[in-house]
Amino acid sequence: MAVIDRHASTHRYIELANRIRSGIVSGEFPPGRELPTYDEFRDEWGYARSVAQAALDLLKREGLIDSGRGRRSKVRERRPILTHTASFARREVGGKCLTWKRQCAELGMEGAQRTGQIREIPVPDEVAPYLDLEPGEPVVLRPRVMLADGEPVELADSYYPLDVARGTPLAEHQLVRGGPYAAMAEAGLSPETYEEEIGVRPALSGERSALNLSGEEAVISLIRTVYGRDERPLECCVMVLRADRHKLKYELPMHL
Amino acid sequence: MAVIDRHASTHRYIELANRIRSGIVSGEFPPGRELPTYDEFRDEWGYARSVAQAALDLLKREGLIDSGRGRRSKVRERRPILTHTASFARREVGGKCLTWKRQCAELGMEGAQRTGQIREIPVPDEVAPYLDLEPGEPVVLRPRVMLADGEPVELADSYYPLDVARGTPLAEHQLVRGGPYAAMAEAGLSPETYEEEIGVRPALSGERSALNLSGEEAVISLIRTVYGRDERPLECCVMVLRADRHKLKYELPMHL
DNA sequence: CAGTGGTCTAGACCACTAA
DNA sequence: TAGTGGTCTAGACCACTGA
Repeated sequence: MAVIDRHASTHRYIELANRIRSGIVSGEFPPGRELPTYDEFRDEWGYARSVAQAALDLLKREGLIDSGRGRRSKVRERRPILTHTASFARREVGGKCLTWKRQCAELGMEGAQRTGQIREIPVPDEVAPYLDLEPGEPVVLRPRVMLADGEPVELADSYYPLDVARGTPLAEHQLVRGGPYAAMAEAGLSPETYEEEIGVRPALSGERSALNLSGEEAVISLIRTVYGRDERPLECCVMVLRADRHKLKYELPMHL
Repeated sequence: MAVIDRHASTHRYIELANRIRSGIVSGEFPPGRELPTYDEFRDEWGYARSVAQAALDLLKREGLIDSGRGRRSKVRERRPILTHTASFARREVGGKCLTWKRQCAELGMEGAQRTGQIREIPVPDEVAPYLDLEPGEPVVLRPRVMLADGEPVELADSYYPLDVARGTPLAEHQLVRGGPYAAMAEAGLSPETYEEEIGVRPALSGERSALNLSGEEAVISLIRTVYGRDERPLECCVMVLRADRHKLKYELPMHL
């Protein structure tokens, strides 16, 4: 019966994760490099399968490696970190499509967005309070997936009250020329302020597949509400970001 | 040899986590309630130990339960979510001590902060760029732990360039009357803008103990840099927040 | 000191990938 | 079709808590 060294300075799975991690950051395991298999971890490194699994799980949550059934685990390509920026000094927050492409281009990546089916639905319970609506009232949904170099990194579902979107390109077209905020301004509903609310939680299973997550990585939940005159909510955009691919940055004045 | 039902609609550990989670949100397992032990999960529910472990790990990362060696796992007390707010409409971001106590009080909790040893150290590598310093230049460090109802929920290390802090209460006193920004203003270095940078990652082992985390929960890394005249950096505050206890909220104007 | 969770070993089946 | 990761079972030792 194998007896474990219970006096190890730390746990074996953490020790293994540390070994692999330093191999990755030192460049010994470059991006794209295949990691040892579970059998190799056992035969050559002496780690039981569940130990190696726990180590790899941790590294997956850190965004350093990628793995899945049937294929070998690999060191993740080191992609640039996308920065979601909001600055009081910026002219506009809108033009998401342009902004997204431009931001990706600045990082040397190709930005794209896939727009899903634009449709009217009853407002989801978690969105209703942001739009000052009763549960079940109809809204226009514009679901989108943001891609960087073809990889999905962000889900963005925009909800518009009917009286905001109806009869405008928002309710009709895949692409809104000039961005959604310009469209609202043209309809006489000019956005004045907005608010972003940020939370963190493990990815839900639907998000795992939509964002190509292989484990239980954390995601950033970012809810933006845009207000017009008299604090009237014009849009609620529910975003889900891969936490390991994103940073957020806010610039504000110290005083009004 | 036990044969598993490989045709289960989902994985057993996810199924178990779902069962427990719905018990928690439905109120069947109220906060403080002890969960079954691993033996009970096996004998009465039919789940192998590693399955129960995976399920509990997931719930721990969601912040729903709490567990540790030697004691039974419990449903976490549902504590209010702390909101880190930054609004262009606020008069000041400072007065952290007051703000913290006030914010906690509004949520019906008792806010407190423990200030660690204030000292001069060489600037850490990850902080240097924010303060426009060369690696190794000396800075004044004010380490703090923010407590809500006695529980640590946030680590906050403030770094000040020597010429900002020296000779002011910042370098000397545990408590800075009126908050750090008032102290700077008195020294003729009035803060004008600030920037907050947000990232998410698994907690490091030191943070796990400092924040009473029992698993590999994610933390929010929030770095605030405060600038004075001519974009001169006056302070860099590196915060680490329990992700499950915090929300962030930013309010901004749409146009300048 | 008994009970419990954290960790580890050994061995198994399955789903999926890639050759 | 072989190989690999994902998941699961069974059983063990240890560190720690609380009675």
